[in-house]
Amino acid sequence: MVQIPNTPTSADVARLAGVSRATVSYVLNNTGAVRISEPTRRRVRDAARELGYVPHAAARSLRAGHSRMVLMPAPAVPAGPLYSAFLNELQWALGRLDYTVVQYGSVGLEGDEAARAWAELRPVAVLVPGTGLGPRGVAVLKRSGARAVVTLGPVRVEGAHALLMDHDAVGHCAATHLYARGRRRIGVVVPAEAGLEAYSRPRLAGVRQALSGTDATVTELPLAHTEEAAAEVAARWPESALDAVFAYNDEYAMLLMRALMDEGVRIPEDVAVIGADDLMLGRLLRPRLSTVHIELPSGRDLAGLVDRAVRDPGGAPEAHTVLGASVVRREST
Amino acid sequence: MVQIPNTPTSADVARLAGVSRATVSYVLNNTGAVRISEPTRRRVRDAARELGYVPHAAARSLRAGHSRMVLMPAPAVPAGPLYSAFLNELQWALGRLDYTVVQYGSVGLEGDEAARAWAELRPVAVLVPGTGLGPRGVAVLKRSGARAVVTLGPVRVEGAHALLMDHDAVGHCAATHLYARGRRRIGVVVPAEAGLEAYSRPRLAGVRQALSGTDATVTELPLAHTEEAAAEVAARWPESALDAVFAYNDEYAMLLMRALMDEGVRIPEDVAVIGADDLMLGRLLRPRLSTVHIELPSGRDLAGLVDRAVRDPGGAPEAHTVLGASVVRREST
DNA sequence: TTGAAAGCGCTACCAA
DNA sequence: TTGGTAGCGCTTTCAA
Repeated sequence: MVQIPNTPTSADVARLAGVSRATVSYVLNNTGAVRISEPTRRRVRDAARELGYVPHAAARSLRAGHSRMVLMPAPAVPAGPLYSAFLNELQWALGRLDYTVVQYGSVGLEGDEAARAWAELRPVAVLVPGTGLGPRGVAVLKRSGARAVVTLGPVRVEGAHALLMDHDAVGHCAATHLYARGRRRIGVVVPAEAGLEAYSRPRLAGVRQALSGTDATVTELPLAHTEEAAAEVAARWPESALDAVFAYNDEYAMLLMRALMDEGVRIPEDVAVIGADDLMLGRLLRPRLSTVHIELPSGRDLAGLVDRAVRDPGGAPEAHTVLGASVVRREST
Repeated sequence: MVQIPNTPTSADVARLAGVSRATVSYVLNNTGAVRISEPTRRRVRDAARELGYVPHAAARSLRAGHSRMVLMPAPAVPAGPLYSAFLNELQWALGRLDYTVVQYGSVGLEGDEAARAWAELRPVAVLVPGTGLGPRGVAVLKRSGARAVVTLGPVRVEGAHALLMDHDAVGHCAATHLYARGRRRIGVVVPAEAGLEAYSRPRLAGVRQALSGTDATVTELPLAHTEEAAAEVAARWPESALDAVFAYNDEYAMLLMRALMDEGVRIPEDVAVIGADDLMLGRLLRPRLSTVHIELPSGRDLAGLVDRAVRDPGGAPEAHTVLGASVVRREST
């Protein structure tokens, strides 16, 4: 019983098995081109198990010149159930294709700085949600061997594949619905929380766009995710004289709706309220909350896109519009 | 203007700057022990920038023999806002200490298999939520150079530091409260969704424990996260003759409460309802939802524990109980 | 002040 | 069927 305090390497395995490091490598990787006798295989495997040998991924990918790591920056703001589900599906699908998905906690890193940090890991593909990545960042990543760079956001970025998730459509959808229901003085809740601008701004813009050229007005309603903030907005409601609200998402909608009802405002008679994301809670509210249902891309499709791009890095960047938005009308509008 | 199609290495930088690779390394790492002339520094830096040089993390840590990577398995089930916030704080705090946090997408990997996969990356520390890691997994990780292994779960694991998050306390807390309010026939919602057993089972156990030896009865109520399932449970309510429910968390509480109210059940007169997690939505419901407030460890504290463990790997494994549970009574109980 | 060279752990080519 | 060995990109010791 020999104690080996430091991490065992393939050389240790070789020594214990009485073979060369090459043979160890052949056996443990089941190299097809080389035939190793069964007794030798056993000796090697037993030695590896006895030592608790675990191959060193860095050394391996250094030697190979490439890895199967797909890197995603971890979202800086707590992700909602929609995005979480999408992420899980994506991880699963990429796992099936033998990629390793890694979420990189890039707190405090901005733009090209972040891209550099990601590039240091030499991932084979990088998936970037939001607008943090510019053309220079893409160039850095490609230069560092990333065979696929995919952005998930509102705009195309030079050199990268794009899954266009245009949240304008969400606002557009909601506004069109409210207008069709006869509403003209429309408020738009904009979360006061930092980190949500990436979604809230385009949603607001979509409302403005849908309503431009009509007789409707659009009023921004900054709102923090607290009861107090909602109560305050509700207290000032009469002066605003709004007859409808698009509330960024179902949670903010619920928050505001509750505050309005507590102030005696009738929904939908006095004010129509519509949220977004089609969360379960909207169906549980009374009146039931109308919402904009959002269709995210399927994780399997995205995994397919990544795999294709990795296999054919020369291919022209694809751009897909993948955000489907549709109104689910319930009782609040 | 020379085109370099493949990823530039420090050798490329050295060539372009007309110096040796050693000098490049000295300059780019600001090595204190060696003094390099200012002109040389400039030449090296310019060359690096011109080539878009990004160091190769794997090569670096291979050479160094260690990395600053803290690995966490990515949660297989969409994380709630509580856990997301905790995770963000942790990432931030570890980032401040110059660690790189990486969430590893270990879909489909179980137990020791997973530990092996993590060990291949040679992380300096591993943080594992839940119960997926056993003593053998810990051994594999330590063997592979992990200087700190921390579990976040209900039990201590041999050889690892532990942040004991005993969800029994949540159920215990809720049950004690309901009993004190005079309730005796107590239902406990158990989510039908897979992946939640890790939390739901101990919460149920806590209820049982709190009520053992009393005249109260405990009834399991399996419930899927859909309106239909909730309606079904509510329809069968009269036969059950329950006078209180602890609903796993606020979302399931809301779901069931809504269904009960739609059936004409009065809350809290006929049935007291209490949730857990103290989510915003509980305050917005009518009647306002009583809940069990859960205090997770602060990310900064955990980061501190990790850092201490990394610096002193020989130290005895610490175990801290870090889950605080307290009832927030509102109107539903 | 700078350079030459060894070596981290691994795989794959070429010989034996 | 197996072994020797070069070399992936990097840092660091030792020499110059």
